[in-house]
Amino acid sequence: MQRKQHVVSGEEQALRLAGLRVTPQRLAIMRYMMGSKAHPSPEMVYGHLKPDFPGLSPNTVYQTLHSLEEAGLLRRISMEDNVYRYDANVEPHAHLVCRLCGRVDDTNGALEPLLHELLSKGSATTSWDILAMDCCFYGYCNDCRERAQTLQNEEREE
Amino acid sequence: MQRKQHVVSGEEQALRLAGLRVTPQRLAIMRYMMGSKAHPSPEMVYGHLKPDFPGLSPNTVYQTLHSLEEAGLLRRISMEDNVYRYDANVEPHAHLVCRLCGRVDDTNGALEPLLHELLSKGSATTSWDILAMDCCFYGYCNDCRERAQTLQNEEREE
DNA sequence: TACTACTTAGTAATCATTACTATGTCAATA
DNA sequence: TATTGACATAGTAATGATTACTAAGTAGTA
Repeated sequence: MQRKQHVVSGEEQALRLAGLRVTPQRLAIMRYMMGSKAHPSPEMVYGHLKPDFPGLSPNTVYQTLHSLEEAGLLRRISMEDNVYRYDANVEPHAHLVCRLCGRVDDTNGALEPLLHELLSKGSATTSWDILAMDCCFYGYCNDCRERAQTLQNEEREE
Repeated sequence: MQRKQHVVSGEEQALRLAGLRVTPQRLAIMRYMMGSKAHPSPEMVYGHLKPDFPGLSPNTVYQTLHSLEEAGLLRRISMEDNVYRYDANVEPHAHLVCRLCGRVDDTNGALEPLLHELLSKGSATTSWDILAMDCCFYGYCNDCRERAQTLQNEEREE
């Protein structure tokens, strides 16, 4: 029992469900965000899409990411260097941030029970209304560990 | 057995121990930071000291906070609004951040065991070199809860 | 007391982000 | 399938926090 119908991508469906208009730019941003584990910054999104959308404006990227965040499709995270990053995984989880290259990874799932406990205990032991929790580990990723050592030694010599 | 000696404040001692020169500006910044539980931003420090130091430059505040951080006397924290805050409590602990007024409090000490566990487990379950952890709870403080409700209702009506 | 390196103040530059506005386009309706 | 009104985009300008640069000043040591 097949019926002729046009194919609706998951991204398109998600946008419509959120009450947002579907445009080529938004679809492309959604697709990139959903497919990336790099927690892209607005600049990274812009740089990635610019070749396919020569007319793309950074402004559009900022606004779109903001709309998607408001719709609950993305989560904005902030880190030590004060540049925003966006995460298509909106479930609570912690991040690993490399202080040299800026890479952002998700932490191992093994931490999740602890994070849940922390959030519930945090909410329970304060009189504030808690809406969200953010947890970041800072250090050096495997690619930067060696370079970090070298830099530290140089500093010591000065 | 009293001896004549000039009085050395704790702040002065801390600066000398860290190998930093003691200047009036630095002493004042130290004193303010050590005495505050508000996790002041550079702008707050500047605003607080400007009356006493009319010639003070924002630049000096930025540089001094940075030096004190490098010396391990302060800890720089970053939050959702991408404005730096500094904390004279360098022991690991989490923060409560109000999304309306920007107030930053320390969390209840009851969370500390969990935070330690999180840090050690986080370090153990990744191959990265972990140097630090930051944990923030976002929500509304007691003073802003009501206003937050009002704002949300207004949004819904639009 | 004199010297040297570190600090400061002041200005200019940078960077990410937001504001503003005219043009363009999606999608609901007739 | 045309029309139309609201939303989206692009482009430029503005903002705000932070950093860079430089000349003048000062702390601490010999």
